[in-house]
Amino acid sequence: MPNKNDVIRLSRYRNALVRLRALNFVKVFCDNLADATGVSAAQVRKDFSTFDISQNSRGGYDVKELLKRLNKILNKDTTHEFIEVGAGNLGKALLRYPGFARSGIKIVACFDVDPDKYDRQAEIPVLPIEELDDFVREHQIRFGIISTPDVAAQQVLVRMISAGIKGVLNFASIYLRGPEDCVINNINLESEIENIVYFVNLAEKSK
Amino acid sequence: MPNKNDVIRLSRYRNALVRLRALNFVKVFCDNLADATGVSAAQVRKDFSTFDISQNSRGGYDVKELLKRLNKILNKDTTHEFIEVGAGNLGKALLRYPGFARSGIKIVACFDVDPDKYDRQAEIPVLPIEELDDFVREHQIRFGIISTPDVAAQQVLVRMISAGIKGVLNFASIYLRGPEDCVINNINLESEIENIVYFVNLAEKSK
DNA sequence: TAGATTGTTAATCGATTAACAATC
DNA sequence: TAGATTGTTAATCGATTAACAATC
Repeated sequence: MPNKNDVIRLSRYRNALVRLRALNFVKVFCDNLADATGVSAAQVRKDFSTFDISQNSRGGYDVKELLKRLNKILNKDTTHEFIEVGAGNLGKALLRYPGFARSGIKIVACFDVDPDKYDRQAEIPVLPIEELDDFVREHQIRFGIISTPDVAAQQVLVRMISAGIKGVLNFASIYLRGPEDCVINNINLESEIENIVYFVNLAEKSK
Repeated sequence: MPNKNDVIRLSRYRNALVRLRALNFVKVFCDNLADATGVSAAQVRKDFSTFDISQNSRGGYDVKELLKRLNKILNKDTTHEFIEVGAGNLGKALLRYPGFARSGIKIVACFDVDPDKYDRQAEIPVLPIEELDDFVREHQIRFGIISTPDVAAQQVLVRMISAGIKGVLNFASIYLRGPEDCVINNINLESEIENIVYFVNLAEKSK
């Protein structure tokens, strides 16, 4: 029932709550969350309604309780294991990205085609792509990150899916789609840049 | 009139066309673009209509002509200069990200608070954050990338905007907003991950 | 010409907002 | 109790799709 945007907003509420908790907030109202996240108060209430989040009809929400609830819904209570394919600049940076650990995810291995990149001793080992299938099956990995060049992305996806991966975060500038039962989120940095440039230029032209 | 999603789809059509051209396609039909990008053919026609793209009412589009048109609309004909703030792992990886050059953007300088990161001799120099304002004004930079830790993001944004920057790509896990005349695109990797985990778990539960 | 595809308008669908009764 | 905020339903708004006349 909830769609991608609903869950994205839930993430944002959670994020705001973490910061509010750090400021010692005990109670929080719909209006507070709306202000903090840039959505309308009606939207906040609607979202809580669709996720069956309610407290006592008045007097706002207890910050800690609400956070617990959101953490539960967003599966933040357990750690999720990911693999990554593509140990280039971006790929290596992502291996060390602190936000992932914070998000409760752990990248357990990286794969690449380039023998120069292999490193079995590293904390997060870099292995030959041929080992992906066995590794994924053996460790029952369900999530993957694609940080390869564009040309390789499609075939990497196919490989991941056939090995049993169900959720993919794709950084290649190609819009990837998969079967029904597979979740693919595409992050296209080139598109985002083009988008910014477009609207800034538009604003300047119309002056 | 066109909104963010319209322009994002335009980017995708462009991307698909680049690949089709590489395959020596001369003509392309709405249906081809629809298949290649995962949108409906009606959507493709609607989008072309809103951007006043038309050719001859039948017989599809000339790939090269259409590409030219999209490049023009998306401002791919000129190079755009960016600055970046935050020379951590992600920041450094982005400096070397080949997709940016391909997108016609050039990061001309990076800024950080950490003196250990300064490097004036590098191809893309890393400078003290205090020099941001003068640099932006002097070089008339309009675009910026934020790749700092979350806690710094908000104040970096304020600084960028007061220096005259109009478009920002934000990688911190905080949803940033700015004034009316400023375009901010937030890329929240944590949210994306949470999103994938949510939907994969949901699918597994409902089995 | 007949057939096929476009460009655009109208119809549908879904998401956001407004409103208000229920509640503490 | 009176006042204020929630939770939910109905109204509005916008985006996507369907349909079809225009066109080559």
